[in-house]
Formats: sequence, structure tokens, C-alpha cells
Amino acid sequence: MNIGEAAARAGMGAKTIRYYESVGLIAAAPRGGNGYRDYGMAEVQTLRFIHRARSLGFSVADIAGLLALYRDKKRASHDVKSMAERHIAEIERKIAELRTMQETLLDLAHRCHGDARPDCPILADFAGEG
Amino acid sequence: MNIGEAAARAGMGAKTIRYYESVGLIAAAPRGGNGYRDYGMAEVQTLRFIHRARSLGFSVADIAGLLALYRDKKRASHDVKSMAERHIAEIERKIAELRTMQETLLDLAHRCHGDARPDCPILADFAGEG
DNA sequence: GCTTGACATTCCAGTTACTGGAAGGTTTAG
DNA sequence: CTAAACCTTCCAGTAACTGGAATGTCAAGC
Repeated sequence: MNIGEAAARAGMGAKTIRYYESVGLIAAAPRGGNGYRDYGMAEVQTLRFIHRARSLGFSVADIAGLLALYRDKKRASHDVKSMAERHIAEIERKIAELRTMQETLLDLAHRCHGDARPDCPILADFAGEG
Repeated sequence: MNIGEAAARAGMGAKTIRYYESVGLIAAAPRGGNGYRDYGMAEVQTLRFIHRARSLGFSVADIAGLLALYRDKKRASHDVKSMAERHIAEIERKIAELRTMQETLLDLAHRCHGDARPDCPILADFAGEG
């Protein structure tokens, strides 16, 4: 099948597939006589794997590792789990950072009149007043 | 003062200041006879404002708007508050997205032995099994 | 006066994961 | 035959810096 159909089946754009090929995440697809890339269901399966992992926030570099583990039938599940746990911890860190930002902003916004008057605790805070 | 001192006082790197100047977030600093940028306390104050806003997750583009409001003594606090609220909502969206990822991963990781055996629900999920 | 180190300058490249667009070749339907 | 809908490559842009190279300047110590 052509790249467009593979993309549709995998739930991503054709450009994304070419990008993954260009950075070495997937192998270069064989070409037909017209120069078009040709994909089979195995490649679509790999692309779906990538899509799922990306949707869970794994980086392309991490996914390269996950794909290697996936293909290594003698892998230890420990290796997969530890990658997942590292990623979970990273997500936790980001959530905590965002939550801190959000709490500060909610507090500032709460204290701001939000009317036509110019005085504003948000700007005052940013300006270092108080 | 030179850029290094301004950077130290504002809590950022000298390269960051040059970057902000290059993208028009701050005005080009006047130069001394040696070509060095020269800063006063007002500029440091602006840089600290930017630093604070960045630490709360505002984009450089947003900060340009916030600085304009800050300088407009006839601003309506409503305008500031609405920017803050939009940003709070965006943060909320990101947190929700991360939380969803995290929950899925926690569930998968929980079901993974994490030992020397190769079978792994995480990879199985990515591969679309089940 | 000279050297040395810590500054400063500019410009280019790299980061992440795509995405848009241009210029062109191919295939298919009508 | 033509027009639409594919495909190809390559270049540029996104966000917000950061690192590094090549070069210039300044202040301190000998």
C-alpha cells in the first residue's frame, strides 16, 4: 500500500511517516517502480505502536528503545517497566510544575478585580511589588 | 551595567537577554563606546518581570502583551485577568492530558511483572493486543 | 608594558517532533 | 485529454533558548 493509506491506517499523516523514516525510527520503506514507498501490514502495526507510545508522551528516542525491546523476544519485562516508570516520574514532575504555576496564577487572578480599573495584583506581582 | 550583571540581577543568562532583544521582547539596549550593551535598573526590572512571567508558563508572545499592559497605566485589569485565565485554562488542559497519560501508564506498569520474563502488558498494549 | 582571565560581541547550529509549502512526477477517473 | 488526487524531494518554520566558534575589550598582577 502507498504511504497515504498506511498513514490513514496508523492514524497519522504521511509526512509524519516520512519524518520517522528520516530520523531512523523506522526502516526505509521499499520502493515500487514509480519510486513510491510500499508498506505492508507489519509496517502499519509498527506505526500504530509508535502512535500509541507517542500519545502516552514517550519521545521518539524512547520509542526507538521500546521498539527494540518489542522486537527482542528475549527482553526482560523489567527493562520495559523501568522505562515506563521513568516516564511516569517525568510526567509527575511536569504535573507538579504546572500545578504550582496554576495555583499561583489562580491566587493572583482571584485577587484581581477584573474590571475597568487599572490596578492589578497580577502585574504588581510580576513587577516584584510586595 | 554590563549584560552579565544585568543577567545576574534578573536571574537569567546573558544569552537569554540577547535572545529577548533579538525577538523584540525588549528594546535594543544602548551601547557604550566599546560596543557593550548598557543596562540600568529599569531594564533589570523589566527582565525580572519577564522572568517571573516565564516561570509561570507564559509564552514570550504573551509576555509582550503583558508588558504592554504593564506600561499602559490606563489599562483595564480585566484585560490582564483574562490573559491569566486563558493561561490557567491552558495549564489545566495540559495537566489533564498528562494525568490521562500517567493513569494509563500506571495501570500498564502495575500489570507488568518487571522481572526477567519477556511477557509485558505495556508492549502488548502498544502493539494493539487486546 | 604585557600577559592572563573574565568579560563582551556576532553569527551559526542544534534542540523536539513535526508541519507547511514549493516544484515536480504518477496514477486514476471521467 | 485533463483534472484531481496521489506521490516525490527539499527547504523553512515552529518555541525558547543554549552551545560553540572566532574575535574584541577590560582589569589586575608582575
